Amino acid sequence: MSVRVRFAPSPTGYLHIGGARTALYNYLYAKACGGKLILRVEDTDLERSTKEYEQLQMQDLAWLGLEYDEGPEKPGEYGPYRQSERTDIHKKYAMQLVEQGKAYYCFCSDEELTAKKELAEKENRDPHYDGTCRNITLVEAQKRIEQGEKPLVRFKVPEKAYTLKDHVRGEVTFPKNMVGDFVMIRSNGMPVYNFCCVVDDYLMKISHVIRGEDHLNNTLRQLMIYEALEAPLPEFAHVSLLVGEDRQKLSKRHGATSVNMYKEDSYLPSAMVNYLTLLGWSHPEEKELFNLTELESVFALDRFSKSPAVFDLEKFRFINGQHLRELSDEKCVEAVSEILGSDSNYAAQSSEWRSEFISLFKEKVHFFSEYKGHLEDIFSTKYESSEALTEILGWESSPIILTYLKEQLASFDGEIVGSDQFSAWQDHVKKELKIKGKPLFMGMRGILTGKNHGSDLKRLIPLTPVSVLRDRLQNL
RNA sequence: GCUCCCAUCGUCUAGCCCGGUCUAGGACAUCGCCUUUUCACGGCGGUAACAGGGGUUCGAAUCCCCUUGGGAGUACCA
Repeated sequence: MSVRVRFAPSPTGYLHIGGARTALYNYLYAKACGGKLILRVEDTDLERSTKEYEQLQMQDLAWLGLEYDEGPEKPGEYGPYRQSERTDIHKKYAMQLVEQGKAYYCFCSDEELTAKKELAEKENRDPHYDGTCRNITLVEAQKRIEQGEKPLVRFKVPEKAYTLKDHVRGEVTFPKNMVGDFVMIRSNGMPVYNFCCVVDDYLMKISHVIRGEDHLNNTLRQLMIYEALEAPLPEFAHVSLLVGEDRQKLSKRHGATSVNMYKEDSYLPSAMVNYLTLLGWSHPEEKELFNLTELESVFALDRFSKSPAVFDLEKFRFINGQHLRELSDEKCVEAVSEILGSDSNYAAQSSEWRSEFISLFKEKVHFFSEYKGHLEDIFSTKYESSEALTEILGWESSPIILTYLKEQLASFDGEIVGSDQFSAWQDHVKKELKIKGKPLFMGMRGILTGKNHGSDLKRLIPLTPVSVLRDRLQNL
């Protein structure tokens, strides 16, 4: 049987990192098996779903490199791929179940239902639907519908236990009476998640359902529907959830939870893929740094961990830095251009300058956005008043170096102090002024950059315009 | 409340299914040292975990039970 998996987001917000992770696992499994990934938009909640979010989520998926084979924008044999466009199909199957006596119309009002539920809770009974409308005959029900009543459709839950075989959880048994007769079709005619999910997975020939553990309990209902529909069961894998540091479900107060935010913070998509994969899944050879393509050949459903994983920005940062270092200088130059914009000092420099700048700071930086600070440092003429710097400038050798460098800069003719020129100055200070060791190196650094640490001066000084150097020394 | 799921360093995890090779391995973070006359990168090393209690067994991180803690579901949300 050919492998067909799906990612089924609800377009009610930005793509969540948890959602991205399940999309990723589905993608990887499809690739690993030579199967297909289907994108199905679950927009039956008309109130909250929007086309904008749908678009945005698809963009984020594309940014991560998770291409799918069939979806709203990529029609295949099993469309449409938007659930809201499939209600006729859902209704058809619902009617089938009603006719077979496996589901029934329910005319109970909202008020009645909440009253019953509250009573049940008070009496410590399960707040399940009590089955009032279970025995209304189809003929009678149709008569009431003709008279204008707007019923919903409930599934008649069989009195038995169900067992689920799950790739992550193992065998999970749901005892009988765990759920009451649940709603399949709302009174407004829209089908409910648990029902259309099954109908669509069945019709779209989904072979493996890989999704978050929050759906584990739902699976019971879905098992019942598969059975009622006499549809073959897909295989299931319920992946553990992502949580915040406090072990609570990831939410806004934990910081950025949408893929979009990381994109804007200049995180690398490859790093995001790498890190997200690692949260709840482990490489057979315990590798921790990899890219999508490498994963495609080793991904398997038997290496998931069962417990929820804390999303840790610290490790994500490390991984991002590693991926950044893998990139060519050319790619980094381009990416940084986009981030810093066309009116920055960076854009104003020559392309040689830009690649030297990128290459010089590449080992220091974890994110592209961190280049901004380094850029500002190069063009800044201010002195940081730090204790360490004050100490350096306080050495008796420092004023001598300062005077010498001032003279040199005053008579210097050119835009850029090359590394040879810089070395010549350094040699002069060493040989003629007899300053060496720490006072030499730290003195030169402190005076020329206004900082007590930074990159190699031989590379940093040639990046710094002479005018900036002159101003700095003037400001001392 | 009821039902389901989960439990190894601070964090992500390997090991668990198929008990001994585990004085529990790796990674991030952290600390120290080396390297770089700074910083970073890199290298080396340290601190740090089988939730608790009962079984089963010659032997348990690994199998069973209970307790505790966490999560999810119990919707005309998905």
